[in-house]
Amino acid sequence: MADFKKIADKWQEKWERAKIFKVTEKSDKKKFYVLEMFPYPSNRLHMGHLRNYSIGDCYARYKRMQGFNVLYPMGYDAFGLPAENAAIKHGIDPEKWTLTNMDTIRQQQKGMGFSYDWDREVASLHEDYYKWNQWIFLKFYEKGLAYKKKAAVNWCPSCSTVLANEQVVEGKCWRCQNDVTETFLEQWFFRITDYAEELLKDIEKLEHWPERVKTMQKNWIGKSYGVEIFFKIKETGQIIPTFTTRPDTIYSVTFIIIAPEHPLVLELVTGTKYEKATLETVKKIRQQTRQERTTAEGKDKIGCFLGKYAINPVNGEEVPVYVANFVLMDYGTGIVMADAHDQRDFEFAKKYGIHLKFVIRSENSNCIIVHGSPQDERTDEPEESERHWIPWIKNKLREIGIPAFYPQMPIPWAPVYEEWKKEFEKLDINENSILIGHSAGAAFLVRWLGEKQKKIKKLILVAPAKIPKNTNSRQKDLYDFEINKNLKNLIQQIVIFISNDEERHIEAAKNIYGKILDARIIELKNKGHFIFEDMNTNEFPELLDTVLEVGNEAFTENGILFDSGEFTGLNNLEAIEPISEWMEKNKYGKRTINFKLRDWLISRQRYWGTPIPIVYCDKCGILQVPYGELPVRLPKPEKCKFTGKGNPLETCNEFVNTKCPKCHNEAKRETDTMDTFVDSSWYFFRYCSNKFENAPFDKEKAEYWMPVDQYIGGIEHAILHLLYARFFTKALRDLRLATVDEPFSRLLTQGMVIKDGAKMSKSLGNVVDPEEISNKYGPDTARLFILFAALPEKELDWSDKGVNGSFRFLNRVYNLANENLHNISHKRYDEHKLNDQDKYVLSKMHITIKNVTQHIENFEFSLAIGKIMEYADVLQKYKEKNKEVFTESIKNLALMMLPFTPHLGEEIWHMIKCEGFASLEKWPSYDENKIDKKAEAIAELIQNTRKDIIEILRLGKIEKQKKITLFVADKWKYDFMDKLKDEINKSRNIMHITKSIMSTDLKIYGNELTKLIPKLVQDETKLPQFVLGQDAEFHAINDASKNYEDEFKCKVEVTIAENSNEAKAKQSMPFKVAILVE
RNA sequence: GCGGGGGUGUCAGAGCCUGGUCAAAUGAGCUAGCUUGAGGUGCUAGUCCCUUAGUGGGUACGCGUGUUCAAAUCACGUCCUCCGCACCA
Repeated sequence: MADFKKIADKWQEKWERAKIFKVTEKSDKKKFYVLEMFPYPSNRLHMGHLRNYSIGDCYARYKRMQGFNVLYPMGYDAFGLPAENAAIKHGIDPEKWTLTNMDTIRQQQKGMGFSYDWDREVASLHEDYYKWNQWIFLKFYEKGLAYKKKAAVNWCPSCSTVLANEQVVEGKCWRCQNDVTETFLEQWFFRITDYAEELLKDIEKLEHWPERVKTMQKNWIGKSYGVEIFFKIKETGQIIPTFTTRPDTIYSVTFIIIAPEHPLVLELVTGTKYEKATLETVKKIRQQTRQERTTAEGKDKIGCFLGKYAINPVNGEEVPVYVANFVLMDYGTGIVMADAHDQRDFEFAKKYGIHLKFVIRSENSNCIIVHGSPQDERTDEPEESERHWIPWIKNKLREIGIPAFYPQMPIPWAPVYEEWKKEFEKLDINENSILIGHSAGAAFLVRWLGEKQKKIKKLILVAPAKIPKNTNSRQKDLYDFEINKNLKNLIQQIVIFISNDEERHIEAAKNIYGKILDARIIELKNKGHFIFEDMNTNEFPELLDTVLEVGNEAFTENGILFDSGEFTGLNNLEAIEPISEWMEKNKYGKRTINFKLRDWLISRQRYWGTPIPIVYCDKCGILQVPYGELPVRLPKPEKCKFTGKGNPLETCNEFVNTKCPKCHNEAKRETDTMDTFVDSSWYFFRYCSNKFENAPFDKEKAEYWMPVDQYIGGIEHAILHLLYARFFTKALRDLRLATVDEPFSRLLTQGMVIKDGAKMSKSLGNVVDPEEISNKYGPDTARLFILFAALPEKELDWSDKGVNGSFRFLNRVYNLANENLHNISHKRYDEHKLNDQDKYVLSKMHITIKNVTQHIENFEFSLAIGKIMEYADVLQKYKEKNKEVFTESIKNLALMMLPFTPHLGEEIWHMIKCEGFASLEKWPSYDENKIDKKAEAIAELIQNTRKDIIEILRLGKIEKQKKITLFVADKWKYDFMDKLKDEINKSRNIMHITKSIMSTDLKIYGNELTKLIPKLVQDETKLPQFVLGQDAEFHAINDASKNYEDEFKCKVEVTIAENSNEAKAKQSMPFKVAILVE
């Protein structure tokens, strides 16, 4: 067995000595920039890193071999909390801690054989790097892109520093997962919002970015179009702007809500009787964690009335003003108009008893009211009496725009279901229909809906009738039917109204309808059977509420506007534009665009980061540190106190106390350091000229290398690093430093490495150390497995068995080369001396190169490796090798494997006496013409025949065979196959085909043909892909017979079926020789 | 709720865009034979079900329906599932 570790060491050393991966801009080749997200140097390399770099190195090596001038650098994101925490805990110097880790990781990376240009290494902790952070900060400051403001900010108590919005994930700190609280602090920000529009728009340019990353960024930027509507406070005359994206609901507004942080809140209540309650409520809200306040699950909506009213500009209505926790100060104007078409507003209104008003209904909604059977001899229709609830609700519905129908049923006195049914059929009942039935009408509706299985929106039963079983009356015929239980699945909502004073109906409503239909039951007082003489009032408003869904949920669907002034009757979505326009025209409001994106808070109250180059002077105010004095160096840790509380820099007088650059009096330095995401926002520029001294980077070199052609990293940075880096690139462009708009043209987000179904973590004890694997099997095995086990974007399930499989494959390939050193010849093979097998091997080689190239191009490494494995298998089975063909084949195998397993690739290259470094060789090219279908068909035939023999021996339990006879099919069968293939292309009609074939010489085999044709036409898979012909098959099988003799240790004879009397011979078919074992 | 993905053989995981060559790549697992001192390594074969001297047939790519001569692949519906965002007005 080969010592892969030793081989790896050997080649790594050679590569390093020859500096073969060093690149410069001086090249005729086209540039290609491959980059992996640089690591935070904590302790050691883990599997996630290994995967990241294996993917990148594979691609970089491939591109290099393809003839590109590949920039492939590595560096370290070396500032950050873990180092500082180590300082606090163990009193270690963060710098030493970090540098040690960097050394370890660099060693491990080198040990894996990654082809970085190490001369370009950058690390953010070096002052020649962070100096440029400061330099860029000052440039930003001068342009107004960096500014200081007092704001409510995210505070992580456990990291004891503030965080940017992007670094708060579900209310928790992205690094330590502890709850984030809110504080008011004066902090430094980058004005990323200036670029919101461009950051959003340019997502379109990111053609080769994963869709989900783009969506995440879009969501995060959160652009929305809306209208600021000006409400006026009735009592004070103040104008308050409210932001909405739904101006179509303006006529639904019944209250206004202000964010608790809004200064207006205090202004409105101070000195009034509402002051105390308001202050208490606001205090309560402020005690809530951000998580509690901003998650949908925290259903508790808290707020209170401020005692003031606002005037709706469009209709002059006065609506109450509230404060509530769910309204956010930093989105829109911090004030919202609230209505019945928003779930949150709705819930709030329900809780605080605020009046609601609907203005949108479903597009094709309608309401049908079915009356009951009037009592006794009564003939007057309820329609005649305005006192009755039926005409009342009908008119009410029409008033608010819901078409209502009140069909007259035949013979109301003695209803017959069959007759009523006919009437029901005539009605326009759809999925948005609301059906109201009273008494017998209710019963018949239920019966009918059950029969028809019709889907409707809502069914309201008013005092539904159903006669108990033992009643023996005329009514039994009317009401005795089975209630279809499936109705509850078809109908969105079923409500039953009953009265407390009509006992016989209570039973029917509750125990029969209510239970079977799983309906909501509303019990009213003293309404009798809901016929007018029983009712104290002429109507019951609860019914209208139920129809309109008040009391259940907000109506958030789209539909038709009603009660909306001149916009009544329009579709609400289509009305948004005209309403906005109308509002602007009448100065009710103005159209605005809002973003969710907030400015990037970059201040950190920690030691281990880039000091912000600002000085505070009592006289001169806030001043920049002059460029000439950069960098502002971090003081040595000994000079600071690391207590775990507060910013250690504040405890370093030497650092804090300085002179004002303007008046030279005593002044103090800013002690906040920068978010480490600042470091990583431009490091990819620094790689282009990592030692440049006059600017963050050499503009010309950056122009040559940028943008990064292929970036690879974890999905977790979808909206952190990747958004910041895009912002920086644009800002640097506007500073005329960079010339690109976007930093990364192509992005690959790798999946996680998991084991036993869970993310690798110390606490679960399922961590596999890459170095251990490398020590045991060599780095190539680790790399191969990690690329082979899953597609790069998917998660990778670590399996020790799988690793072993990869290791075995590498051994097989190594042995293949090692055992065939005598079969190496670098001469060009003679085209004319190739046998079928040689041609097959070459064909396989070309097709493999083609497939592997395509797969690598698509980042389908596992598939590429699969193809290589197949190919290696073919080479292994290559007997009686043509030395030249074999040499070329294995040479290309070595080259194709090189991006995946570079050490083995080099080793084989060297073993087979090839010159120079394989790493610098040209990627193999393929010739489509050399893909030889015939050679492949022959190889397949030989292989199939062999398997068939094995199968026969097994099934026949033959242990000692004396002789095997192979019959190649009769010539006419080949002719037939050819002809059939032609015919099938023309037509699939069996009659036609048969007729056509029977008209040829083949007709003498008619008997057999009539059996074969239908079978072969119906199942094309039985047809050989490629008809070789009798001669070719005979020669192929005859050549192979020697191998069969060796393998089966008996005589093997090959005959043509025509020349034999054996019955078996007849069974032979093209591509299927008949086999007789004796 | 909004947005993005998935559901394939014992398992992992391709195929689906561009329907047939798909009982479905590749690896793992399992079974048998050979190799070996050895069941640890390596090699060869088999591995959905029934049947058979290499054959033939059936079932299968979440479920249902449809389009088609033909569907894992296309359409519609449905169920389940993973991920991201989310009281953003």
